Amino acid sequence: MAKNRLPKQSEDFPAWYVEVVKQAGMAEHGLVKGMQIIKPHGYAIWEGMQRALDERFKATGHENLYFPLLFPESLFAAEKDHVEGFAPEVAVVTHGGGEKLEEPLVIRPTSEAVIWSTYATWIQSYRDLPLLYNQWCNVLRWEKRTRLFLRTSEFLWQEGHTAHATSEEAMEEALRMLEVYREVAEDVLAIPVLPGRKSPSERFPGAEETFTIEGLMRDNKALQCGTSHFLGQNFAKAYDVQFLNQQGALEYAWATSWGFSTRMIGALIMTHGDDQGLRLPPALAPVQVAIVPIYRSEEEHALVIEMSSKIRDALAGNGIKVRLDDRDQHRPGFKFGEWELKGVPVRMEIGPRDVEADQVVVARRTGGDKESLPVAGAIAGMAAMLDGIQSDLYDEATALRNANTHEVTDYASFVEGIASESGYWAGAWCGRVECEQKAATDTKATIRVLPVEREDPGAACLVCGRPGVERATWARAY
RNA sequence: CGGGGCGUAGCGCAGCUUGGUUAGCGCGCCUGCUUUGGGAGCAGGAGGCCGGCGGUUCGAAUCCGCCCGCCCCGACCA
Repeated sequence: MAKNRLPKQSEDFPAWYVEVVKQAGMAEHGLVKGMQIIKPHGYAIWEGMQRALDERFKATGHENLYFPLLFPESLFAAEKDHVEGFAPEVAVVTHGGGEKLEEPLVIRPTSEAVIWSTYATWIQSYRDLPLLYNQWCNVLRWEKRTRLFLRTSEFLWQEGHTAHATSEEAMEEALRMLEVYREVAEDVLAIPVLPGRKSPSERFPGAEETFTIEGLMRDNKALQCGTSHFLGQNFAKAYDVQFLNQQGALEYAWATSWGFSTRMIGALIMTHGDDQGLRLPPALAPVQVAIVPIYRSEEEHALVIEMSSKIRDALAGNGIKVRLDDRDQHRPGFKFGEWELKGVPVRMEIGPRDVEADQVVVARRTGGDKESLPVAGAIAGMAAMLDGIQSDLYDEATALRNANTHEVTDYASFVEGIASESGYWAGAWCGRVECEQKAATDTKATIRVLPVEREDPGAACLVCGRPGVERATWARAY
């Protein structure tokens, strides 16, 4: 058995999380509170997410561009809800070139302000619409309490900002991008998510409607995994973005914005990781197959490396990301443990006995016994094996989520239930913020998601007993 | 911002109560030999402004004061 150098998830999940992030080489703390250094293994996973998202953005007609990090403070103040929502988290540059600036500059916590003030100069006619743009960048939000990947003051993300001629078109766009996020979360990250709508109190500052995909982590806490906002005409009015429609009348443009961040690396870790370390879905794993050679003498070393190299090349030729771990300073057992910690989906062991028999030993990160396979079969079947691991991870996470999703009809069992067992708790809600707040106080849970299309729950509000108008899903959340 | 904790080698820690030669231990690192199918063994070696400033004292990692930083819990949080 592998020696366990991580805290157990069941005993101390937060400690497990911090240790696995550090030991697997994902990230470490920066020199300033809330800043993080993303290390190669973490960054490679981010690059995988970027590719998956970016190709879907392009396929849905979007283009990338880039707006500046800084903008004048006065610009930020234009949209009232927006500035109020973000004010506590904004960092401001007051000095430059050794002198106090005439006007302080805001470091973007998000880019609606710069982008919409610029869109005002780009949009004159309905013929200029829609504008379907996205940018990949960093943002800064002064957070009181930070955790690697999950909540850092600086983080990387993409923010899409689109402008449309009609409300309907903007709403379609917001939902289209929500679906893109759902697809990437489920098909690429293997994280089952609940797509839906946020309650008014959880909306993005300045949004008319906020949509989210919500994931349930292994400790039964929920995590917001990407949001898409229908912004109405709020930003167009704040930054005076009007266009002439076909009838020659001036109208304010309709907006959306949507974001997906490095927080999702945290979601990936907390959805799939186990007591041995990370478990990466093959679709995202920077290394899908790690080959560990085993040998004693120089002669054995030569034979084993020769066969390992051939297998590596054959797998690479099939488009599989493979690494031959020929480091001589570590013994096989150490390498097994390290590749498991780093979450590599498949490990191949190749030793003298395998060379002799023209076979390899294959171990899946998702479990089951090691097995010996003929070399040709292992190579030919690797893509299918990786697909199997991808769906195993998704199925396992889905089963866990379903087992921890509860339906409730009365308040007492909701409060008692969530106190003893975290997870999703779904029930009827009257739509009033008073009930939302009362339940939040009593249970420490918040409404994570409402159905995209409002559904009559056919029951009385859990909290107050008035007629229910929504089916709300509650959970304690990150 | 409130409550608690911690700053000693790259990492994790002991030493401090009761001040006193050269500040220790484990892991990691370097060299050599032996090893290699689940985290190797032996031998030798390198590595310290004891968070910072000030005070007490013949003498401070150790006692006192102030400051800085980080972590945990809470409040807050697209």
